[in-house]
Amino acid sequence: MTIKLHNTLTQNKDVFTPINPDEITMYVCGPTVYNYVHIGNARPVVIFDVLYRLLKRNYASVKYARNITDVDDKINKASADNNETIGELSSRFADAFHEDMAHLQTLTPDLEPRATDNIDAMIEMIQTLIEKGHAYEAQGHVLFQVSTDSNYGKLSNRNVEDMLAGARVEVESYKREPGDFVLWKPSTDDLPGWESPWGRGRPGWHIECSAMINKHLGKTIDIHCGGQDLIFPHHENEIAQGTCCHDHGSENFVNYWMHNGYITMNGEKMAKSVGNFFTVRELLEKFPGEVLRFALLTAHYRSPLDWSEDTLLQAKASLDRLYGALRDAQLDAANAQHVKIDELENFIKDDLATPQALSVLHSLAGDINKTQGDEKSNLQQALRKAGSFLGLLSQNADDWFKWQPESANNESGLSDDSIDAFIEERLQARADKNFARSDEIRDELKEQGIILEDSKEGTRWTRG
RNA sequence: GGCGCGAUAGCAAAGCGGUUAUGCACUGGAUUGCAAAUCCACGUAGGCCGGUUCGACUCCGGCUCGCGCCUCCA
Repeated sequence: MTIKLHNTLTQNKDVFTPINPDEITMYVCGPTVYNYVHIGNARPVVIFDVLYRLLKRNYASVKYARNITDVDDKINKASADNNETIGELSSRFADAFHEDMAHLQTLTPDLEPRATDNIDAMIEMIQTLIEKGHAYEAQGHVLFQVSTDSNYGKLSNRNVEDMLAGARVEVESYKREPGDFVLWKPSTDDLPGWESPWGRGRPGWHIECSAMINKHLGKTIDIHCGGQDLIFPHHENEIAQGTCCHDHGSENFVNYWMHNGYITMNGEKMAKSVGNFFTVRELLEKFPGEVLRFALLTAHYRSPLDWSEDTLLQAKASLDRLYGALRDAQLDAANAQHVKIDELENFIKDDLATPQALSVLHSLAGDINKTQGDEKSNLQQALRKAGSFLGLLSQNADDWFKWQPESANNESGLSDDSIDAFIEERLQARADKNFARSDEIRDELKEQGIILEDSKEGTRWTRG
C-alpha cells in the first residue's frame, strides 16, 4: 500500500511520490527558543515524529531537519527582561526543548540547523533576490516585493487584495506595497546583528527556513510540516523566497505541505499570546510523557484537539490497559510479525490515521488477554512492535505502573521498598487468613495512591 | 471583506452509501477470601431543513451554531 498524505498545496489527500526514493527530505518548523514550549507546540513535533518513523521504515534514508530559531525579537525582549544574554537564554530554552521532546519519546532529527549558524546563506539568498528584482532595499531594510511573484498566494489560496480588505495590516512607509515582507532589518548596537551589504542587521523571520532548506536539503524538498497557523504568511513567504531565488519555474519549492490543527482549550486556540496554555514541563509534573504523546495521537492530526484534564486521564487509562497486556513481556520485539502490525502500518500510511492505529493496539491487547503461553508471547511482541510505530509502549510494564513524577522523590509518598515491605506483611496475613489485617494494609496503601492486585503470580502494585 | 475548518452516542474519537470502529464510564455475569486486573454480555449516535438514491451519519444544496487564518503564533 502506498503512503497518502494530505497536501495543503492541493487541498487533497495525495499519493506520496518522493523526488528520490533513496533519500527523502523533510523539514519541520521548530521552536523559537525564548521560553518553555506548550503542549500545542509539541503537537507537530509528535505528529511528524510519527511521519518520520513511517518514512524511515519505508525508505532507505530520510533526511529530517528541524530548525531552531535563535534570533528573534521575542528572544531579544526575553533576554532583556531576564537580564541574561541572548545566547544564554536561547541555549537554555533550546536545551529545555530537547528535554521536553525526549520525554515525549520523539526521535532526534538528523539535522537541527540554528538560524544564527546560517546567516551567510540568508544574506546570499537575499542578495540573489535583489539581483533578480524580487527584493529591494529601503531605509536599511530589505523587503520582498510580493507583486513580483505571480504565484504568490498559491499555498494559502488567497490573493493580496482580498487579504488587505478586512485585515489589520500595518503598512510601514518604506514598503512599496502593503503586502511586502521583511527579509532583513537593521539592528541597533544593543541588539544582535551581523554585517551585511545593507549594514549591520538581522534576518526577518521567514528567510531562515528558505535558506536552511536550500543549504541543507536542496532546491526542492519532499515534505514540509508545521502548524496550520504557519500557512500564511510564513510558509507562503518561504515559497516566494525559495522559488524566486532559484528560478523554480513550474517546479515546487516543497512537494507536500502538511499542517496540523490546533490544540484548543474550551474550544479556543491554545496560544502563548492568549495565555491559555499548559507547558509540556508542567504537564510532565503530573503525567508521564507517554501519556501526553498518547493524548496527542488520539485525534487525527488535522483536527482540533481540545485539551483538558479528562483528555489526559483517558489517555492514561488507555495506556494502563495496553501496558497491562504487556506485563512480563520482553522489551525487544524488532522481529515480530503479525497481520495486525501491517494493519496498523496501513492506517498510518493513510495520512497518519492515528486514532485508527490506536484501535489496533487495543485489539491486540484484547487478544493477548485471552491467550496464554507462546501465542501470548508472540502477540505481546506484536503489540510492542506495533506500538513502536507510534513511538509508544517501549518501556517495561512494571516501570510504567510504578511511575511517579520526578519531583516526587523521597519526601512525599512511599518508596518502592517500603511498599514491598507492606506487601510482604500482607502476604503473611493472607496466609494466616487474617483478612482484616490484609484488607487494612490494602486500604492504607490505597490512601497513598498505591493499588494492589493479587494474581496467581503474586501481588502487584501500581501508582494510581 | 477574503480564505479555510468543524458539529457523531454520558465523555473522547474514527471509518464507511446498506454489515461491531475503538477506548473510558455505566449495568449484569464469570473469576477473587473480598477486591483489583482480566474475560463475557450490554448502546441503531451522527446540529437543523430539503434533495439524490431501493437505501445516507456517509453524496448535493441551504440554514444555524462554533472555531481559525489574513498581526507574533505549532
